[in-house]
Amino acid sequence: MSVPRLSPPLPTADAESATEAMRVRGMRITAARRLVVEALHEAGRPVTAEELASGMYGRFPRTDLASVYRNLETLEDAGIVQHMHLGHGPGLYAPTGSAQEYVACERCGRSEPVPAAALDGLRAAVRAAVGYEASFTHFPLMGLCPICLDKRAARA
Amino acid sequence: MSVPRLSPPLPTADAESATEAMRVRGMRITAARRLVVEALHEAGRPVTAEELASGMYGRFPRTDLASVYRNLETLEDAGIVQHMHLGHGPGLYAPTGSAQEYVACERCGRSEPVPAAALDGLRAAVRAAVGYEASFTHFPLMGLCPICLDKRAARA
DNA sequence: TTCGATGCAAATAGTTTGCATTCTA
DNA sequence: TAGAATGCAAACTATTTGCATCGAA
Repeated sequence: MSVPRLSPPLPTADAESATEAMRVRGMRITAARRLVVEALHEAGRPVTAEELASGMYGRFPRTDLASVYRNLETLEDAGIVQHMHLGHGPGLYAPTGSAQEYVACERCGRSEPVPAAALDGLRAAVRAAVGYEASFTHFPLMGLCPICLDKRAARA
Repeated sequence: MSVPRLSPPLPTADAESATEAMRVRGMRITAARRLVVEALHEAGRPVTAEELASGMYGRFPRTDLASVYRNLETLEDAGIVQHMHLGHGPGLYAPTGSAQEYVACERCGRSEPVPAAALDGLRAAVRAAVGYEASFTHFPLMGLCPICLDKRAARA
């Protein structure tokens, strides 16, 4: 879970191009690494390190969780993988570029992807207000969801 | 670190009114609870459970960390205390109402308070775009700070 | 054949829980 | 004096690290 990424994001459309990207960077192609990149692409949704290690991606040998974490970090440093946090649980990993932006409700915990374009207006507002370039691919945009807002209104 | 708050936020201006709020709610006033509410008000900044327990707030007996956590949770449920996360470290606690909103840089980890009013425009944009009422008192608004933006521009 | 990657086990940080004892109301 | 809160110790979750061995290039 390295914080600063060493390489720029390197979106890979599929497991093969991710593997090719590893090769180009001189990284060794091992069973554990093939598991990580192939499973990540097959999952089609952000998954935990535990899920990757668990053997639920059948054709790969069960892999030690420590190796999965080490490879996720290496692949993230290489710009091939990205991680995010939705709520209090374990981190979630996805291939770079597949990562969406998310909003999450701080009361009920629900989270949902948002089209990036929907947030462009507010990104400009943040830029103007505090000089930051806001991004919600790593941590979600937090707030109260419409349902919890209704509940709060009903209570008032 | 209870996620849903059971009582509405109950801002308390000082340790005495926080103690009074506890009494009103039928909570027992114990040494550990006085430590938590008084130290939280005296600190004037968000502090960790560890700091509260450490005895750095001299006139209170050293208190077990588990009791501090239990009381922080109870007080948070009562709406008297609030916690937040800035970056990867331990949670930070503050009296309800003293909590500011924060922006934090996802690359360098820097974080800084922002006047709530500065974010009102973007709150409206979020409301319009996704129906959420955005809030940055629990998790900060994440993005790249101006310094890291410059670095990125220089590298390009 | 070499050095990077692996599995295993142990360590770590932050937080929570079980239980017998203490203390507030 | 009853029931809530405490201290202590142990458990827990997510993650990282040390080290001897293995395997990709």
